[in-house]
Amino acid sequence: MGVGRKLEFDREETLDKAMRLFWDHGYTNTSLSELISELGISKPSLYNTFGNKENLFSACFDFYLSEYVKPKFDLLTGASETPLSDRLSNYFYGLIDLMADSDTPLGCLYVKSQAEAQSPNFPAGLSRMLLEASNVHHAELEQILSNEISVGQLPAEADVTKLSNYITAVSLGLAVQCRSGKSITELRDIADIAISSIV
Amino acid sequence: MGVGRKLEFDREETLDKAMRLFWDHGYTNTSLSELISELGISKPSLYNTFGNKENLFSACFDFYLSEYVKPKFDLLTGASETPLSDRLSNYFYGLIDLMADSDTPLGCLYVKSQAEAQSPNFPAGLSRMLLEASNVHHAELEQILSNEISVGQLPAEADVTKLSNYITAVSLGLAVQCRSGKSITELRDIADIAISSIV
DNA sequence: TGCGTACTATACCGTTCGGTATAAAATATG
DNA sequence: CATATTTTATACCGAACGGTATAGTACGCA
Repeated sequence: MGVGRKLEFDREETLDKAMRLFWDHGYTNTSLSELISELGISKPSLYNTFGNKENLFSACFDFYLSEYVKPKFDLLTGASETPLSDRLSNYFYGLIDLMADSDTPLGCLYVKSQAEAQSPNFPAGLSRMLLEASNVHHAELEQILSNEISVGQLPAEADVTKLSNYITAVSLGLAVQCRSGKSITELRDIADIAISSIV
Repeated sequence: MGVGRKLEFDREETLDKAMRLFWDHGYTNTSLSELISELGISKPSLYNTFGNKENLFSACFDFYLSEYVKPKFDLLTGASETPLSDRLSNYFYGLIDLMADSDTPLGCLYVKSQAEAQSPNFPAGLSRMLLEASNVHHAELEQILSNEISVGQLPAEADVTKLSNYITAVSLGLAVQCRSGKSITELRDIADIAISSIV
């Protein structure tokens, strides 16, 4: 290693650009020619670096989760002395900011991609990856809510499975509503109602 | 009219088949060859009868709304002597049955299609149609909730705009969750929490 | 029966798709 | 500098895309 010509592009920067394309246009509707044109790299470079389109998407999705979604998720767990309702508010408002941010495409990459799953041109491996991500997210949310019970921020009889499914459903619904043109204010109003039914 | 060879297929039956394909695979990922193979008609017949792919989808979407979604929506308005919470329950449970029905594709055609909007291969005319459908739905829901206030089933200070956005968000979230593999029971539990926060 | 009409089947149009073979250009190490 | 290595750019692959032109076939009407 270290031998040979150097890459003329930054891998993470390129990954971010590709992620935005997938986020905006979806997997199948993002063509290779669009990718290489927007990323500013040649087709063989793309294949040498990321394998193929499916692998590139997989890397983009991981990047999306760790760089964009995870920070919002942390708003729910961090600062546990803060009342749960405030942290839920921070969490939902954070997601809404992300979905409606004019710097990134509208909505949520997961929702966008999940809608494409089971389509004939969508790789089965990616469908499995999405399902796995959903399950992991659910388990993490359950764990967080269980902890809230033990610290007394949620009543002992609260059903963490139902609650985490509910929270996720609202989040996903917000993403679709965002794509439907709802404003940040309207989305926050939705979140407020949801929060009031949790705590 | 009445002159010439007769159509060898039933228009509505064909429309229903096409709708299911779009519902399952989305607009761009439903190819013409798949359509003619599944519909059992030839490509020129399809174009003679429906114009082009975009017009066919538009007709399918109208068919979906009137034949599949409208009956669930009526569960919310009909039998107004029934408590609102019961009608909301009928409405959400009806939608869930539709989304999770094994006879039709999982999820919701609107969510599926809205996710595709703004993609380069998705006709702009269809994007406008989806937005319009969303606005009409919202207005109808607002009208229904306003009426609930006047008959005393909702408090006078209830914000019908926020509430209808919330109800829609939950419905859309349920559709995504359904695609993520959640069971009817889990989806109903989500709806139950949502209903409890409305009435 | 014969004619005009409307539907159907086959074959084809140019374009784009995801992916790759070939070879030239650039760089780290000897 | 020489060479091995890795990147680039160009050109190309077969397949599938949405859509259509041509021509054949079934039917209502006179």
